[in-house]
Amino acid sequence: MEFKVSQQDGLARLGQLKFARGEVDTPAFMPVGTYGTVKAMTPEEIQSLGAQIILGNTFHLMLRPGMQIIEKFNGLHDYMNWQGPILTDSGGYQVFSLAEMRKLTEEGVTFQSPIDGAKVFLSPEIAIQIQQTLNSDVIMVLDECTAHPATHEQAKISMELSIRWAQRCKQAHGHHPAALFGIVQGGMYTDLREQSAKQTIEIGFDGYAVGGLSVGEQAQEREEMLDATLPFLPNDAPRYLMGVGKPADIVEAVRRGVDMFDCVIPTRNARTGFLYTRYGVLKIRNSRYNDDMRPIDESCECYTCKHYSRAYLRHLDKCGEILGLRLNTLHNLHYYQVLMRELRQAIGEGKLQPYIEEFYRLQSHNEETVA
RNA sequence: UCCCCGGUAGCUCAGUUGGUAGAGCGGGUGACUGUUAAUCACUAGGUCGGCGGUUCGAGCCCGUCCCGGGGAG
Repeated sequence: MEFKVSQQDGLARLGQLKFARGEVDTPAFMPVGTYGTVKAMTPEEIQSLGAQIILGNTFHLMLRPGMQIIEKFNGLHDYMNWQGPILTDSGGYQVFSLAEMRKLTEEGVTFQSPIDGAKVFLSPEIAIQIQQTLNSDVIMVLDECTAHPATHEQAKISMELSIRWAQRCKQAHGHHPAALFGIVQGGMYTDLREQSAKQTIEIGFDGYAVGGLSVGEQAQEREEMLDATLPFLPNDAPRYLMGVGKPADIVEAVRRGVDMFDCVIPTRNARTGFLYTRYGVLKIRNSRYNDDMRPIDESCECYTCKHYSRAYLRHLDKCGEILGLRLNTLHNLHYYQVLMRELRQAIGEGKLQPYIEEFYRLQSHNEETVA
């Protein structure tokens, strides 16, 4: 992997990642495909929306279908028919999200499988090996996504474990050609964030992620943590804010110099009828759209908005029809990709600040004015 | 005409020895941030078919009428 920053606007960067499988313009949003599928979308649709890289998940894919199967396909790309770059999460988020069903030790994590309850062990070495087998283009170190809230003591212990695991991941990765990203932790403590950033850089990675955010903290807290982390990260390596976020969260992080994002929000929220537009959010389940013949957003160019009314999308949602999930997901992912494209353009033109001001002005429309 | 079942929330139904009503679905609203999520949470709806009676107290017991569904003739 190569990374080049072509332009800066304040702290924000316009750049490009080059992989053997394709290029990724940054700042980039990566749709989440936990189980080797971006839910409800075909790879062709994902690509047509403008996404250049997607996510997969180590933990979930090791349980199902299991590595023997993926190995037969020489990795995830052929298996799922996505030929672009893939970034895989290590299972570190599951340490957080499946907290009730796992045990942490120095050696690794023992999960109780959410599928059949069987014990599943994940260590830094295993996480790397699995991601290599997945043939991932960007491999993430196994970390502990620190719970929120956490005391300084708890966050420190957790962060230090992540550092030791990061060293083991680096070691295990060897000279494998895939990119390996480290992950900064440290809870909501600026001193720990700084320490984690410095120690992660010392180990040395192809890119640096900020983890442990979007775990229930306030936006302001999150921004403080970014401010306490990003200045320590090298300028010539990509920075990836894991699991973020809502459109405004992304805008704020881009402003601060983040290059890569992933989040389930556009896909998951689409499936629960929560649609994003330039003019704010629209909840298609609301009865007010019962007979609304307009598209979600008149100015949106996505397939859904070009062909379907709010009334029909609400009907599909109410009936639990599969097409509703697809059309909603298509729209939300399109919105996210357009947002990223506009951010890149604004940075390229040195007009990020006015773009962001306009972004907030339009977003501040409430549901009344969207409608 | 007689006999037997039923009649409780918009729908389908629970309601213990009588102590002033619940569920699921549906409706409405809200949440979802490296996916255990086509998920979850909250909420609004009922003079318990009508009228009498017994009782301190009736959705539950008694009488009667009305409306469904079966059966007999």
